[in-house]
Amino acid sequence: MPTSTRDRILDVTADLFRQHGFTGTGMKQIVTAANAPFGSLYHFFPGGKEELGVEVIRRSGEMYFELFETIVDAAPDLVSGVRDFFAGAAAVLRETDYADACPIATVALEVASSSEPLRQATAEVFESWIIRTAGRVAAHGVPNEEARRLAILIINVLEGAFILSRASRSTEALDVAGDAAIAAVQAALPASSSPSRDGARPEGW
Amino acid sequence: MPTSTRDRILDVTADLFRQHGFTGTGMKQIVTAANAPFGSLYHFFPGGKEELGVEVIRRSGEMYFELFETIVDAAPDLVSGVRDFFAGAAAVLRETDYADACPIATVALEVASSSEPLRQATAEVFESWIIRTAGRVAAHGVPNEEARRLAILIINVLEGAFILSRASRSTEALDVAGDAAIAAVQAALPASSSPSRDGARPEGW
DNA sequence: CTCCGACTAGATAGATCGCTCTAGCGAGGA
DNA sequence: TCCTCGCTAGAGCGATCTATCTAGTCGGAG
Repeated sequence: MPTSTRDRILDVTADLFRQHGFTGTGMKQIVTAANAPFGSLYHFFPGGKEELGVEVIRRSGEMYFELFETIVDAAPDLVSGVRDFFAGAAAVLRETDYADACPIATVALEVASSSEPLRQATAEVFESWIIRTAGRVAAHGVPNEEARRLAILIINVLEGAFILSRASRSTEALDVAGDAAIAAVQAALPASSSPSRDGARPEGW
Repeated sequence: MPTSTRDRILDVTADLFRQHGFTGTGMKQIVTAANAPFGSLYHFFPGGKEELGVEVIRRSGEMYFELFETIVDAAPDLVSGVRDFFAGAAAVLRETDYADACPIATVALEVASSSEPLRQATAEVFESWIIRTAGRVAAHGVPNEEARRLAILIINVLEGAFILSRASRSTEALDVAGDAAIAAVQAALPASSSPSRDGARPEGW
């Protein structure tokens, strides 16, 4: 009993959604990959595919932000943390043959115009990422409004780079995004808070 | 006979792909929306859904870049052009109930790990956007390598903002992306080339 | 005129879709 | 012991999926 059937279903569904999206993932495919009986799926998620989707989105969103926090907290300062996070995302992308990028982006685009419950779940995840990231930035002395805009910008470049990188099977876009995110954070922080290793552009993007 | 059956099929498929993605769009749905007979679909695209997809991706990518060029060329300078483009994208998003964003992003994420021909088509469109945008930037005196990185950054923030904006049904992320793109272009341009209206941050992001 | 190829038209095959249903297993409580 | 109930197990339903197939329409070339 390493993991419960329910958790196994959620885990493999998250994987499948990330790579093939919501409509591209079948219920049969899920139970097969999770080694779970079909009946269990509808026992745990009586609302069907939509309920399962909402749960997976919330869970994946939470886990991904915790990964971000872990990496940032392990770094000596915020700028280094952001750098490490983008570098890690690029490494994962290469190691997984450009399959594992954002856990919810594919689903978010697919369902934005076709399922309100799913759309709302993705919106809540993004908003939570924004608020929590902005909070961390603000804790370094950046005014709230600017902190929020900075958080949005970081997520913007990350998500956009994931699209380009997966399509081109190259991390070039992610590298550019990382540099831009680092520069933006550096520029926003009060001078004292940023030890500023060399390498990143000090001004401009 | 305003448009040929083939063009009508391509047009409505582009619309459907943009909103519901590749797997989320059915062949029946396409012929119904295009008011075309089913047989015509396989007459014009014997390779089936995949061939149709490749054609739609190329065509949509080309048309979208032409839109970008039209807007930029109509503006007095590059910075204004970029500003107008992001503002236009935000307006379209609001007017279409957050349905019409990037014509290929949804498909790009869906097919990246499941169809090589489709993945390649999206990669070629993105690369063409990068090269042509970089060319325009370089024409203003920016070194080639920096111009390419700037082009990638602009596409990064645009695509990322489209995800967030469609999910949250708000253009906040797109506004942030626009400001960042403007600031990046302004910072990269030699001082002479940018008339620099006020409003955008002069340095930092 | 005839003939031919481009295109229209839609029925239908075969697989897969999400989902429902009934049956049974097996551990814990009465 | 027996019953209950959370969960397993998978057959199967109707709908829908992509794709194929045959038949028919229509305009232009010879």
